[in-house]
Parts: sequence; structure tokens; C-alpha cells
Amino acid sequence: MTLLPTTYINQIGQHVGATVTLAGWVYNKTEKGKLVFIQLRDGTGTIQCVVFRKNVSEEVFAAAKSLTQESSVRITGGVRADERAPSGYEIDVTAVEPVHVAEEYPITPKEHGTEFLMEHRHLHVRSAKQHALLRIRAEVIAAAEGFLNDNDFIRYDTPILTPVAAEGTTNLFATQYFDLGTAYLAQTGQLYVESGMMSFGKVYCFGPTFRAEQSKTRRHLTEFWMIEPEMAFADQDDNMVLQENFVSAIVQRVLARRSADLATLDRDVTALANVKPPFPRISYDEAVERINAAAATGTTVQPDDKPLPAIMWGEDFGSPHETFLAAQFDRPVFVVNYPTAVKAFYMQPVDGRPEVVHCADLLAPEGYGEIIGGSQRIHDMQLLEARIREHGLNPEHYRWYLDLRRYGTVPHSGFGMGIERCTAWIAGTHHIRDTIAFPRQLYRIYP
RNA sequence: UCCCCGAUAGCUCAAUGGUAGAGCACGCGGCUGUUAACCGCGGUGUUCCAGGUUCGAGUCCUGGUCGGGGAGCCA
Repeated sequence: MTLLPTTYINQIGQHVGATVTLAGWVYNKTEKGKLVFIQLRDGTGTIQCVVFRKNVSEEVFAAAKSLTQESSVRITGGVRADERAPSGYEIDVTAVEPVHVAEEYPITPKEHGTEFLMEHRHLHVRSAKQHALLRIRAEVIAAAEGFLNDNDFIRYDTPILTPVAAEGTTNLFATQYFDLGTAYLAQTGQLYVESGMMSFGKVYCFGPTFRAEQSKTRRHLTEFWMIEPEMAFADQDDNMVLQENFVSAIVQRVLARRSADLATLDRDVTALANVKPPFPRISYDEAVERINAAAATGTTVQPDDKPLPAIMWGEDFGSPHETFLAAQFDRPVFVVNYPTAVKAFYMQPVDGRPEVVHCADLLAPEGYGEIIGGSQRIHDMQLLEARIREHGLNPEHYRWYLDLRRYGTVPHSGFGMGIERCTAWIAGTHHIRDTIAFPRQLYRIYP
């Protein structure tokens, strides 16, 4: 006994002339007199199933007619190639076994608003474009982990419940942890992953991270997934070489394996084909000069063509600045050596220029913003402890972190890549919320 | 937190301060090639909530709720 189908829709081309049993859901149905057309979806694809009244019993024909949108069903029939079918193949149905005739389905093939779709997100994920996006997301993750595993990185997972704010910058979600006081949901695994780096040399963590910022933009989620490699005996140049190889490998694997999904999304893949090492590198100093030169001539920035604001050296970039900078290159661009004052406490200062640190943000093209932030970490214990104090942080909270510098410290570097931003860029989707099954946003926690 | 915008049928949206509407979805009927099918027939509402102005409010005013877009922050 088995309930499994004899094949899946994405394999249907190998079964032309044979009889198969498929199991799936009714994506759409239309009746035309003595014909019923069923678009059947099984998760791997969609195929047209044709029920001819004359070829089946009255019971089978009635069963076919009874199916509503998203009803679950097992369908048996012969596979044939037919130019009139959307996928080129169709099933000449001989048997229909409804598993469940669905109630009236709220999401129709017509247009819907964002709020309605987000309220029905648990059903929305069945739709073709969401399906393609989530499959690309899965491929991005598989490619990222595959690249790191192939390069001898060990997955080293870090805690989500943490006793203090790791970087002491953003707002965190707090929860009560038994009798031990307040715990916080991790905003990054970086500090912990550094301990694994000292153990294994090359490690990465991958998991959800949480930011309690009241961000309301198409680039932000309060819960998002980040992959954070960390490498011993590596300076910031080594770090950037790793990043450009990493990102290029992800993009090229998605292009190779998910072209059908990219086509479903109408993604222009010509821009992605350029994503190969090396990526351009510009310094923060040069970026400021470029921004101010452009701002002086009244340059405007997509998407709303507002004027590019000028910037003072020492200020962090705003979103329009990043969009402007990224638009000048045909692949992601590193902006390196930001002012020390605007970056986290653990970043290694540049020799002879203590006002800037060894770090880089990787800006994706087409307005998708920063997809990677990375740096060389301070490996000297005295300097690190001084920085912790300068930032108003309690060194006692970082005792274990300082220990890493006490016992065999080495120069090391690492970065974090946001899975959703990377996926949004590669898939070319407007809003980051579509790249995760259940987006958590300022005004959304359901479903 | 700040700025802008919105809320009317299950959905997407109309409606000079004067009878609450359409398309889709859904139901029934028709059609042997539909691709968001088409044709005919069918019913539908706390106009987000609470006040106010007015002979009369979906429409104007005040406050609130919920949501969307952006800023800042960042992945």
C-alpha cells in the first residue's frame, strides 16, 4: 500500500505514452461542456489534466466536475505531448479520486491587495510566484551552505537566547529567562561564532536573527535569516575575496538550477550573469567624494527621483546614498574602510589611520541595499577591552569574548549575509517580505 | 519614532453632500480545446470605530483603530 504518486509533474516528460497517477491540488479548473480541464499542482510543477466525458464513466466525470480550486486529488491517466497544453504535456484522465473537496478558496487567480495576501500568507505560498520565490530562497541557502562546506567551513550554530546585546547598538526583543533575568533574542551570532573560529579555523553559523527596530521599508524584517562565516588567520582582503567568491557561487548556482523559477518571476537574468569575481572596491573616502560630486549637480536617485543629499565625512550612508553608489556598477560593490565612529566596537582599525576600520559593506545592484556587512575583528585584547569601555559597554559581559584574545589570539575576519536581501536581489522581487514564508514586520505577527 | 497615503460586497474597486454600484469569485444552465475561457440567469453591505456639522454624510470636521509606502537603523 502506498499513497505516493507514481511520478511527479517535473518528471512527466519521461513518461510520455505511459499511464501515471499524480497526487496534488487543483490550481485551476475550467469546464467546457463535455470537457473538464484541471490544472494540477503537486509542488514540483503544474500540468493540465483533460477529462473527456466519452472516455470516462459518469462517476469519474462527475468527480472531476466536483473539484473546486485547491481541492486535493489523485488523478490517473495517460501522458501525452500536446502543443495546446501550457507545459507542452497533458494527462488524458481515466480516473479521478478526490481526497478533499476544498471549501471556497479565498485567493483567486485575480488580483489581491498586500494586506489580504499577508493575512492569508499560509495559503499564498501555494501561488506560482511565491512558490518560485521560496524555491529560489531554498536554492540560495543550499548554495551558501554548499559553498562553505566545500571550502572546509564547519557549521557552528550559535545561541538565539543571549544574556546581553551583542553589539550594544540596535534594539532587541526581550524575554524573561526563568530566575536569571532578562534574555534577548540574538541580533547576530558573530561574537559566538568567533569562538568556533578559534576552535575549527573556519566556521559559519546560520539561523534566524532578530531586530526590534521599527523599520517599515521593503528591505527590513524584524526576524530574518543570516549566514555568518568567520575565518582565522584572515585579514580584510582575504575576507573580501571569500565574499566575492561566495556571492558569485550562489548567483551562478541559482542561474543554473532555478532558471524556470526566475522566468516565472520575469527576472532579467542578464544582469546576474555579470556577477563573477572580482567585485569593484571603493573606499568610504571615495564614496563620499562621488556622492558629493553627484549631489552638487542635482543628481536624483531611483525609485522616486528625489535629489541625492550631500554627506559630511564621518556620517554613515543613507539608503539613497547606497542606491546611488550601487547603481554605478554592474555587479555588487564593496565600500571599504568606514569611519570607526559609525561602526561596531570590535572592528580592527587601519594602521596609521585610526579614524577608519578594516570593514566592508557589499551593496547589491538595483537598489537592494547592503546584502553583506563584514570586517576584520580586533585581535588584541587590550585594544578590544578599551573599545568596549569607549562604547559604554560592560567588560564583564564580554569576559568570555575577551578570553578568545587571551588564549592564542589571531587576526581573523568574517561577515554576515542576509538571506532575504540576497534572495530578493537575485529573484528581482520588489519586497523582501516575499522571500520568507512568514515575514515578521512591525505590524504583522499573524499568521 | 517621524513624514505621506488608504479603509465601501468574499476579492479588486466605483459612487458633485441627495435611492449603495460594477467586474471577479460563488451557484445553476449551455458549449469537445480551455489558458485569468466565453454566453445566459441569480444575491450581496455595521460604507473601519466613536463623536460632530447638516433637512440629509460613504462623501465634510475632530479623535481613535487597523493597514500600506518611505525615512532613520541595519542584513
